[in-house]
Amino acid sequence: MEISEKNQSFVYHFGEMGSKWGFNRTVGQMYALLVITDKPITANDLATTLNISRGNVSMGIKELQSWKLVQVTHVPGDRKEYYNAIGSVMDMANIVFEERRKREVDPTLSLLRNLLLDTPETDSEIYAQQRMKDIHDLLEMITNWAAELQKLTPEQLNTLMKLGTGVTKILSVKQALFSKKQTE
Amino acid sequence: MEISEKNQSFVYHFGEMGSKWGFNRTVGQMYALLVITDKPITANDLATTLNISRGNVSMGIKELQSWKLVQVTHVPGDRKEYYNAIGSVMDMANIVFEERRKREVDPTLSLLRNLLLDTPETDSEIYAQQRMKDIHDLLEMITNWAAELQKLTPEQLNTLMKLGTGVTKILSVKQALFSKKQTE
DNA sequence: ATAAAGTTTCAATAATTTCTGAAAGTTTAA
DNA sequence: TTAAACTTTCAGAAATTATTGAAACTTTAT
Repeated sequence: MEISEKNQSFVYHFGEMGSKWGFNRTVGQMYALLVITDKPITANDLATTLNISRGNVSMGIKELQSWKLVQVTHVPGDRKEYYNAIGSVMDMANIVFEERRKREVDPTLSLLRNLLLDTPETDSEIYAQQRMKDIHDLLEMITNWAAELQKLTPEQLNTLMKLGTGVTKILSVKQALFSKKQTE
Repeated sequence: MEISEKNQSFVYHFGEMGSKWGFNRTVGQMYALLVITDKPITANDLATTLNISRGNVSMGIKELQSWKLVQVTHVPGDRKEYYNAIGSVMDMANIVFEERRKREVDPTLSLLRNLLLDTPETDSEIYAQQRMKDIHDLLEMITNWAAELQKLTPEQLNTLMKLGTGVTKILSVKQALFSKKQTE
């Protein structure tokens, strides 16, 4: 499978960034290639195009499937499996956020919840527990809010994002509503 | 320096998670210990408490300083350097977000901006560029929005977060206000 | 000046993660 | 059934990343 120079650099960049985003170089490259290619691609094609072993592709696909980022399709009369990236870019972002939350935040939240059950004794224990509570509360707030955002329709989300500095205005609207209710 | 069992498990957990959050195990442990400890700690104390080499501590501190997460302080009459975690948990979160944006998002945005300058020729180039544009636009939106959020005061942020699904209601109010303005 | 008390650097080593490729496994068609 | 066409697995090799510890460096006090 031929690949243009521009696509090449996109794919390689995703390979490099991939590791920062939670998967390894070749998984990043595979995903990038699947995203920018219209048609589904066979495992062999991925291997030869990216110059990686067939076994590596197999494992990478498994990983991408566990992230629910890639799908298998079949071409009638062809026994090979074809792969393609699932959904819109927004869908991808949601999946990546959620997956990373599960891997990076949830375990910490659960540990912190446990540690916070005990009553601290000494001064230093009190201090430590307070810091843990701060972290716990912040992580919980972020988690909850992310869940809220994911519930919004793309249009609502778009409106919200486009508000920009308008966020402050929303808040004042909220204030206004609130104080109106108070007085009526 | 003695460390309680609970603190121990917090510190080790941060070590494990550290790598998911962008720094290595020992840097994660060092930071965790600094966060939950009231008093500043010497490099030697970090090394012995965490059972890691003095050299490793030196490099870790350097890393944490580059993240602007720790600070050196001095104790009068003592030549050793003491280290402590900077700021509130909210400050930390802001710093980590910003630092990760710089490392994980900015390079991609800049590459995508470049790739989008060229005009695509073939059908497959058009498709590929459209996907790149989708990703670019999303990353830019997220980046801008994150910057907006960082501008809010802790109180405003808190109000916004607590709104939860209420955001949708506020949005519709905003819509109403907006169309009212349109007609008046 | 110099030595004591500290910190940093970095080459060598250890630990971890990724990748390969051959062998084992699966599915389909005849 | 059997064999062809494909996929998966996994032990070992390669690549990468983290860690040590001894030597070099810096600062301060005398």
